[in-house]
Amino acid sequence: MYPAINPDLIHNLEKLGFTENEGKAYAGLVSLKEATAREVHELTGVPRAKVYDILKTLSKKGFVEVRQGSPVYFQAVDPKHVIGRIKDEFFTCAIEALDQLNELSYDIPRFSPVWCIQSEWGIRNRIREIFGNVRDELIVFSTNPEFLGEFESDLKKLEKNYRLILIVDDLNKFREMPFDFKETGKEFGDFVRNLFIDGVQYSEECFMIADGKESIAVHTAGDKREAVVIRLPVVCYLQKLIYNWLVKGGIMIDTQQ
Amino acid sequence: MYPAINPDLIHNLEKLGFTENEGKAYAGLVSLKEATAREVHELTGVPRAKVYDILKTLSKKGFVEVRQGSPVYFQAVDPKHVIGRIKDEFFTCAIEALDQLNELSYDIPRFSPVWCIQSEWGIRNRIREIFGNVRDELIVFSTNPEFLGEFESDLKKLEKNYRLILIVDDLNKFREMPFDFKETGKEFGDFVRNLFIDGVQYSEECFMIADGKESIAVHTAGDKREAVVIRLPVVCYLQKLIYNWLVKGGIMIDTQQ
DNA sequence: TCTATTGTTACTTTAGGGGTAACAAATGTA
DNA sequence: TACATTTGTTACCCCTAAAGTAACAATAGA
Repeated sequence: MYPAINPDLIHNLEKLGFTENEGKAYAGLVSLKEATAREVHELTGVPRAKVYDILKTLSKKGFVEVRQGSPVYFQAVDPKHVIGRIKDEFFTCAIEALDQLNELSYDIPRFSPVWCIQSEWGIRNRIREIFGNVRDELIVFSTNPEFLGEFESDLKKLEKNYRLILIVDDLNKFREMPFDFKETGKEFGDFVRNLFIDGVQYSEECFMIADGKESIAVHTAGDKREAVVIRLPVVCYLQKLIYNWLVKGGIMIDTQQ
Repeated sequence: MYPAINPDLIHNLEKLGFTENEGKAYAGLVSLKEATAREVHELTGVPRAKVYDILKTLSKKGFVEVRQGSPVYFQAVDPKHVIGRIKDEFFTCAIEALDQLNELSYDIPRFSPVWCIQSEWGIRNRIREIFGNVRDELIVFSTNPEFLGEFESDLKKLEKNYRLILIVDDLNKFREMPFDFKETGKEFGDFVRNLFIDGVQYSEECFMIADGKESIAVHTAGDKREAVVIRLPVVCYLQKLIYNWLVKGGIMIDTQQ
């Protein structure tokens, strides 16, 4: 029926502040170059009765030009200018908001010793923040090459200036990556990738300790990924444990615990 | 009651895609550093029952971190990172939309001989477009120094490469501007600043002719500003008329028309 | 004169956001 | 232990913006 309009484009325009119909009408006008309300309606499927209002508001916003007459003709303003302006306005707004937020919080102290992060982006963000705070050494344990791979370049940079200890459950899985890995062995790997708690399977994907005081553990529970940030003495203890293991060539696991 | 939250900030956050309550909750968390749902509610005025859902969605978006426990504590992710990410996503989206729109229209031909532009931004945009198309000469008539002033730097640039003829209704009003103006005289000025059509007062603010083929006339009707773009033989005729006036030192106005 | 199109108006429906009340569970207190 | 408070959740309501529908007067064309 209405083959001409790319739904992805409409979706993008919506994110830029257009309503669905505004997006359709504007996109329709761009491809028609110059058209009546009816033509826009026929191309886009926007109800004819609505096209008039919609084009009027677009015209007030400066996205559409009007030629008076009977019938009235409409024309789209060059997308370069329209998108450019929207972008500028958004930018101004973002900068202003950031300033105002910064007035509220000069710095964000991390009071608390344990935190849970539930969004993918939040996890990555926090990991990079930890990378930025390393002053001496970073210990990384991982069972997931894809996940670790995302931080390859960050880790390469860290390696230059700090002590970087990388431990994996299975050297073979990580052979593509250009690091000097230590291995825990199969037994430990199977253990951390299948922790059942209350019938829910937890799979540890990654664990990091920075300078023996801050740690982050990333795991999947069900289909969701989650991370826990810990700043407690236990982190220091874990660090020691890892050193012992590195020296003795083995790690002790108390599966009773 | 809730003095702490700047309404401007909330407004900005809304433009960045937050809902009102999301904005309040996030801003509240930023100033509280670390807080329970109740504390956020008390600071921001967001209904307590809603705070839980709102903080949950913010957490899924990665704008807020959660410390499990009883009660649950929440913490805002650094505004720098949050706003930064929103900005990036918006940017990507804008670029994508622009590409998709450009696929629809490789160029926008200006078919039509008369166009009406109703938005402030649209008018300025079109005027600058006309400036960009000048190949030989531009004639500008203005009765409004403020409006013309907005284009001072554009005109200065044009003056270097093309013939620029500036005409005003009253030299005195424009004496601040660094151009060599011609004057029409009071009679003509009064005429164009007070055109009554069907009881509505039209006031001509600005009129431009580029290369004798394209013209734009900006006027205010009531409290709204409007522009008409014309590409008709009449434009050429007007151009001639102006030359005649420049030579003879006067202009004829047929107020009967 | 008749017909189709244009432009307008009034109405319905839907979804999302906001606000309120009420309640079970957990926690704290006399 | 009994009671009160707080926490977290659920079920509602209201309102608005946007989308869709139907009908009609004015205009233009045959």
